[in-house]
Amino acid sequence: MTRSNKTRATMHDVAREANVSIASVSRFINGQTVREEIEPRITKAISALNFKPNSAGRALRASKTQQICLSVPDISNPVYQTITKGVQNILNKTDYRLMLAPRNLSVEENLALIDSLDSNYADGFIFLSLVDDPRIRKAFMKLSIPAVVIGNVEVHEEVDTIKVASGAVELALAYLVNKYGGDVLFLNGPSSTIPGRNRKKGFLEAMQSRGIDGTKHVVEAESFNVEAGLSALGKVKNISTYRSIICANDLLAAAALRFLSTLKIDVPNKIAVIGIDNTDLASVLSPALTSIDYKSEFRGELAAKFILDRLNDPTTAYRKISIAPELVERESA
Amino acid sequence: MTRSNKTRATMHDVAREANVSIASVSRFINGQTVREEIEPRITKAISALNFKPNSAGRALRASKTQQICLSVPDISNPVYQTITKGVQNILNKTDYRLMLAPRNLSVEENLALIDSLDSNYADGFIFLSLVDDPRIRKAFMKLSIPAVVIGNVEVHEEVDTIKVASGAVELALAYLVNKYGGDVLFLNGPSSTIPGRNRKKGFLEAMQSRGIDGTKHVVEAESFNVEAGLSALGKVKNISTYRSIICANDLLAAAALRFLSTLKIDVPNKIAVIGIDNTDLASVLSPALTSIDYKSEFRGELAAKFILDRLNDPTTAYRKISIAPELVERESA
DNA sequence: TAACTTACTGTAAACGTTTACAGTAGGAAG
DNA sequence: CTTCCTACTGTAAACGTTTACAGTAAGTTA
Repeated sequence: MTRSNKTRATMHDVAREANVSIASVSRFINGQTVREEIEPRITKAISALNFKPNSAGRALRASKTQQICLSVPDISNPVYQTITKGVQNILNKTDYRLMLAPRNLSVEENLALIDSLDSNYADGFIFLSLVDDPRIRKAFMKLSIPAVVIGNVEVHEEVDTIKVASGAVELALAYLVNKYGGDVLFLNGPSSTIPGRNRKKGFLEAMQSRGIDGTKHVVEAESFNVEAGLSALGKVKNISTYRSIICANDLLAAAALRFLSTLKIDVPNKIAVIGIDNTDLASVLSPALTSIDYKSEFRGELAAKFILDRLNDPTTAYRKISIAPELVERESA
Repeated sequence: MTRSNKTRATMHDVAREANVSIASVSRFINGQTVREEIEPRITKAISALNFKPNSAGRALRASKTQQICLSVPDISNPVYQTITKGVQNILNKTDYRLMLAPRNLSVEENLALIDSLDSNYADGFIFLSLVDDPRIRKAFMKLSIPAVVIGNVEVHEEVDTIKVASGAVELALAYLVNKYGGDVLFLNGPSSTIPGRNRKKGFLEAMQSRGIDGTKHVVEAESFNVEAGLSALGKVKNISTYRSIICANDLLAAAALRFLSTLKIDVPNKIAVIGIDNTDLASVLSPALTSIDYKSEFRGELAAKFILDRLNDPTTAYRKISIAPELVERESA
């Protein structure tokens, strides 16, 4: 023990203790071959001094932080929790750490977040945003680290993207119309958001193709959560004229189930309910929620893999993946 | 623009551009007063060069990473999501970033996590663990950064801790016995975990004090999730002899609701159900879940505040907080 | 033997900040 | 006028790594 008591050992200390140069210690730690004779000396010194390489020194010199930043617009939403889980699944197998970015619901929050990434605290960025804006696209374009986009936010082309193929609502509608006929209500989230906009479009087109004007079949909640869903449904005039409800995410579907349950309307026999996202929530609700699977955990895993691939080899061709949504049948429809 | 194209501007560049010393730039950025005349020169240079301070350089020199590490045993559990949200609420108001540690369910994962913190990638640590072990306590004691513990994991005394006062199960039991009598089933999670152990103890004692031997009223799920809950309930011989069920967390309560719903047993009129944690899930389920509020978002906020306080002033006295659980009445009981 | 190759080693210079220290200008006090 | 103080400034030395480079010893080839 050459070290004083309370301060941590550095590579210099290890080198001195093992009687080798600091370069050899560094090389050994980074998996390069060193003379067979000195290997045990280094390992011994490391454990004797309880040496752990300092992240900051490493990051500064190598300009690699070993951190991946994940932006989560709203951590209360189970779909983002599921994506986060997927990202973790992959990162935990590597020596990359996961940074959870601050909430980025608004355009301003998004801009601040993207801006902050210039401070080099992360090597890669997994970007999720509910909102779209030319300023976001512009800021994103100037990003100094590689990024992966999950979702339909519009950005430039030099980026890996993971989308869910359109047609999720069509999938739900086809199922419901076939089973229960055309009296379908669409409970949307705010159409000012990207998913709100897209899912509404999907619904209207799907109705259109069946010769129905869907516009009167849409009710919009102020937010993608239960409270907003309940309040939106409360404003629907005669809910019992509908035979089924498509909800723009699982939380809104949970709201629908609660709403119908308080009205003693049987699900699915009087009104069927179908959600979108197929988060953990779906199998927790009763009746268990039939939902369109957006494969969120998988998307998270894929995003993490993409970013790691690119960090390993920056010349990797940019990938634009589109996941096929899938209907998962449970009890509610 | 004195900089070449693709590499980021450093403080040196700003200093040169503004014709001041690098020390002045640093001081200005860190909010110290500088000569009035040079202030605009610096701001101008910063924006002209689009300068952003480099986190690694900063971290290395100041030995402060501006990062807080939060350990989340299992991100699928809504109670941890809620705690995470609380932590974020506070950190987002500061310039600290949130690191999400890898899953730490097992003892080994906990040890690896605590060990890794010696690499100085975080200034503070918010520790949550489902499991208890002398090795964890020992490793935790040697931690080189301040920590806050949420929960009942046993560690040394020089640490802020946030617990929920015991008596949660008693609270639930008192309510149920009073309303529905003593035929209460306790659906516990694994008693090998800290909450499993404590909640079981709480239940047995609460029953004891009413002169009932509770041991036959306990069924144990293999994990704190819906699937395990369903499977555990499936093994209960004659469920309909019970008038109410206390579930050791909200996920197990969701399992109970689903289980009873498939058996067409009315909740709460035939069997009442009560959960513990009062996560977002409680108000999403139908019937809405009566649950014991563990104030998780608040605990997360408190933990973040504690750690920030200590980073500001390391001499702060260690705080041992105990939150009073509270019954939140909804529909299921 | 010399010349070349192989496989490793150590020295020292970075990376981009913060900060101790010494210095200076200007005003106040005596 | 000198002395002292205040309020700021710039120089230069860290912080703990990684890595370019030059060096060396041993083995191979001719």
